Amino acid sequence: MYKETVYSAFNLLMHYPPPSGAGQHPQPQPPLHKANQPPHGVPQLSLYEHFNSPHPTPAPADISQKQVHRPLQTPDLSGFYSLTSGSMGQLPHTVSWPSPPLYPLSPSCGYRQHFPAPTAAPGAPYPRFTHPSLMLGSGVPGHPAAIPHPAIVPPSGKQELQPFDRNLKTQAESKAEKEAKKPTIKKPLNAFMLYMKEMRAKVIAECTLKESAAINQILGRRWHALSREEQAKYYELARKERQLHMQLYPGWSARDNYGKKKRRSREKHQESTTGGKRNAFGTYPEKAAAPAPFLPMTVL
DNA sequence: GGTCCTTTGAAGGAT
DNA sequence: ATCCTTCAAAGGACC
Repeated sequence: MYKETVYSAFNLLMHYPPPSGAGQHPQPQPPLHKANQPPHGVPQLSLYEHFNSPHPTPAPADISQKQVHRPLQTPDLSGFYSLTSGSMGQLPHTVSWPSPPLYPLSPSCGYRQHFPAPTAAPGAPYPRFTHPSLMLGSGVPGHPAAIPHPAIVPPSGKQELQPFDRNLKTQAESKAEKEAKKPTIKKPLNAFMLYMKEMRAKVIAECTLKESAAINQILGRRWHALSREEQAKYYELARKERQLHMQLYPGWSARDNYGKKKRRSREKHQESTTGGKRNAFGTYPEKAAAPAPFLPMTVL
């Protein structure tokens, strides 16, 4: 019953036109995260500086090296790709727009009804950044709040216990244990992660969903529907997060956490994206022949 | 208890 | 320079 309901909602959604020209011929806009990465030798500009530059980054002249940036996930829809092109000496240029939903979504949570304006009670204040990681003062040594930076978590994610008898352990064991118990310094959150953190509760409330995978799909589409100015807010926050992270942990590398989270093999991942495994709704993605890739005329 | 799902972006290694 | 892989968050589902 539930499955039928959500599927009919899904079918309804699929007949909606995509948001703001997606699926037709979306205008290629340099993505903010790419636009914020100047080539080697070019002084690093903040996002705002970049926007305010009298000489904005030109669109690449050579886009012959277009490549599909992400695998097509739902084969019966076209027009939802992320294309990356680049050429020597120029900024990479990525065109991305929503990927098709894998999950059947309630119409009330579909992008058509909710984009671009979020629903809120009249007079309700715009949601504020409340996550501690967004309060850049926290975690700074000497800061009055003295709250540990959220990037630091014990390996177990729980409170650490004191060993009850140190004498029973050999030096090697102790060393290994010490290494294992070393608190993990997490990666700083990127712009989208910060956006998710802020908006997740709202989506959960609106859509009465709890499945993170489904929620993230909604958030992904809402992220694409945001204006550049709205996205810029999060890119700037993410930039400050990275800056603070670098100050707090100068020697830290993202590589430090590699292997700490066991990931599925590539083969397994491909199997899951081509219909071999259940999705978060407990259903199996439809297996179909891959459609002809959609390439927007504006970037051809 | 560990892994998967799902999203975007950042980073690092490989080519 | 470009491509590929991993990990950040989240919580239900599953083994």
